[in-house]
Amino acid sequence: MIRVEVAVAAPLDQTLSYDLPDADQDGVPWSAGHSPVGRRVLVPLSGRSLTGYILAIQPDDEVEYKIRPVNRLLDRIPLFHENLLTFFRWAAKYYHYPLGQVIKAALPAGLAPQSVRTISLVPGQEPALNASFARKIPDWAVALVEQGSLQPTASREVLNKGNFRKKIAQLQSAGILEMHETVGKDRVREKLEDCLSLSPLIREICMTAEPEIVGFRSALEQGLTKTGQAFKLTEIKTLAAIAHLARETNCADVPKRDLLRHYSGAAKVLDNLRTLGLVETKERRVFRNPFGEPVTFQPRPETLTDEQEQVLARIVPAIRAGSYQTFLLHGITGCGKTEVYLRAAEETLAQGRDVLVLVPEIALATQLEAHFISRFAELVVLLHSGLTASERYDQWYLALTGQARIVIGARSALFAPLRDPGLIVVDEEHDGGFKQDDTFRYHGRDLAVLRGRTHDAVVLLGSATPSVTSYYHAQTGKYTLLNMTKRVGDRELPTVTIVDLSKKAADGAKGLFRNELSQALQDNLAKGQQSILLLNRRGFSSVMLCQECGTPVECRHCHVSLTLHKAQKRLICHYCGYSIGQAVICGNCRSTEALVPVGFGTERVEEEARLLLPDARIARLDSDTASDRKAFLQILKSMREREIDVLIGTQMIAKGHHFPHVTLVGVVWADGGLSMPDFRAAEKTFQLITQVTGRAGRGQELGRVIIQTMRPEHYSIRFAQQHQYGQLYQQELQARRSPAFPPFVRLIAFHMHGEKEVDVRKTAANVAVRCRQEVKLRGTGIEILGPAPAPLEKLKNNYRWQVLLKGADLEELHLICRLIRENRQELQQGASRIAIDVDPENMM
DNA sequence: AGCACGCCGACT
DNA sequence: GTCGGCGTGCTC
Repeated sequence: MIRVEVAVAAPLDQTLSYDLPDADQDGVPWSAGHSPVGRRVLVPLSGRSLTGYILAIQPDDEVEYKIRPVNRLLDRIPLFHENLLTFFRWAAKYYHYPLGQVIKAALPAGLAPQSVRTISLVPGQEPALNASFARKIPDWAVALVEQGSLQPTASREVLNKGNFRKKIAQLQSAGILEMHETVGKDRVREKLEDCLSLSPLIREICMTAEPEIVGFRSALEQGLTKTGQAFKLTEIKTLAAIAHLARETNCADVPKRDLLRHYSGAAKVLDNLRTLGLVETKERRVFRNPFGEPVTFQPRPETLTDEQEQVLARIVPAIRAGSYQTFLLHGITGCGKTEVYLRAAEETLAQGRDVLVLVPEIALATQLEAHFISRFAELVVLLHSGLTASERYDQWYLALTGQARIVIGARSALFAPLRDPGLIVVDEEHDGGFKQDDTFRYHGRDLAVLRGRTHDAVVLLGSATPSVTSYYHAQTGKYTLLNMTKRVGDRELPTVTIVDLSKKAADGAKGLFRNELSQALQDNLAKGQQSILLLNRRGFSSVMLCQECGTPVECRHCHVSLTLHKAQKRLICHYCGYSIGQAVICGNCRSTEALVPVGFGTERVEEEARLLLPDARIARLDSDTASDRKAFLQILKSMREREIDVLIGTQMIAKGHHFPHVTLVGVVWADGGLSMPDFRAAEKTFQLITQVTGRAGRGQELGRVIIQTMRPEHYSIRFAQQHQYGQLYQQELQARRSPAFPPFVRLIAFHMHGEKEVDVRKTAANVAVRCRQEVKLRGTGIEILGPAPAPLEKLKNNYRWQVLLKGADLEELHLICRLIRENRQELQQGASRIAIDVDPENMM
């Protein structure tokens, strides 16, 4: 037996020690070259079994507690290398999240089995069971008699919630009941598809033959006279279909699935064609975009633009040097950033190192994928949400074993088990999608930078609208700034018109569309071109707007809009708890006119669009209509295939999509986001408008953008209209100096949640008091805001409160987090919980 | 988290 | 006196 340090997949702050047999499953003893580190084990933990990860071999010292042996070794090869473990440990410490759960989140889903217990009745013991109850027989016992055993969930309920544990223990020792412990299996499945290719002879004929069936048939029959075969029409069509698909994807192997979808008649004749030697089959990995379509080939350009050359002249030496460096590549939409990524990847592979490419949302990354796969083929794996769990495992495994050298994926792909990443690309680095906001609250971009540091890799952050924080790091020397300012092919940016909603419409028009927008929509429809209408309106919050000047009421301390809480008749700041009564005077124009709550959403836009354009094909894309991924992808696909004239939606329609026939973009209410209780409101508004502006005029025709806004003078809207990132950055930096917000301070949020409001409120108060005590004691420059109720005060029956820490010194902030975490037992009131959010993005 | 253990009120 | 309902604290 050897002693090993194990992190279990449970919220424990410490790691645990277990005994492990001296050899693996096959009896091969552990040695320097054959280490158990990085493998999973099934371990006993307070009466159950769950997955743990071996972190290290420990000395066999005496300890005061009993060390138990592991139940089972789960893996035949390690799932992570030691350098990745260093990274896991760092991430756990930085985000104050248990190490075992960090590792669980970093590995593909379905690899953390744990035991479940089932209660079953010993045959023939029904009378004894019934007799054991003095009066009423409980439901579970009735079910047990009927079914013989209880499902795992039912068993657990009986044991934990129903407090029948003692009773069941008695029945068990009396031989009436049995308890079985079962452990789920990993979901592992190799995923290859049957592919078809034409024999060399047929392929040659296809090269010269006419595309029409008749010509093709005669060419085939002429070319194959030796076989003396007459062909059925189905066979000709099948061969033609394979040739067509092979040409379209620029890949000789055509997936059978795609062939059958293209021409279903092929199914009957494939076997015959194969025996004739005209078609070959083999199993092959197939790359698909999230739409389920094969990826189209993208050729490698012969020459680069001047800017691409200049940028690469900085990046390539850094890759060759093999030391850590982060570049921020600021390049406007359409400037050719992708080619820079590709050349950098080529260079990295040439150095014998691996490449990691992160995108905010893989559904939007089809172009990027297509380029990488066209150039690097089998070396690329994709980790995206369009894959099933086992497909994803399969892709991940190829990276683990070194067969794949390039990983493209969303947020969690940053944990991909590449042995030696030399380049980490984060595309659209500003995007909020990189921040995970549920249990393990990490930022994919920030962890990518960190992983780059642990591997001595080059990190390349790319964006047309960099986050203020990243740009600040580039300005202050933490990152190296690279600029690309010209579009490939000198295509012009769309013209942007601003319509002032704060003035009454000249024609007295009511409703959401002013005349400019209505007219443009009608004209565009008449021309047969597509339009996009954006309204990024999330429905939960109402804002108090001044009817005179359109200014929202803002918090005195936080530089964010106050939110109306109707029940309390007060306006409250969601950052610090500051509140004022409902009857206020506009801070901007001193108007005493009643301030009105404003609220409308995409549904109303759709309704009005249908009235305005009764003949148009209109679709809406927001979290209501895109309830699942399939629906989301379906609408995007219809849009790309021009089955929709007007697409209405929230921010999800703004990002990254390539719709070449969209020539008009209308922003229904651009300043909606400015009223959100969020210090990044202006930055996000600028990014959103810039992004959606980029949707117009991607084809031959020049695009046109109409922005309706109550605040036409606001800098985020003005600078977006003028395509002026630099100006926005300067202005935003100014705004964040006082009151201080990132990049001038770091933020850490404590989120308190629980079912009992009083408990949550008490816990929040305890946490705030404890923080203030500590800050006073240590005399540090940390500012504590709150406790305040979260903007979404009650969610899924959970009440939510928060406390926000601001400080320039990150170590001091971490110190307070550790203090709160160590003392959480006494701080937590009742069943309420404390979650820590380091570098919070979303204060909702 | 999930489980065991222990304390306290209700009912035989 | 026993049962079972719930809160507290530990898990190698």
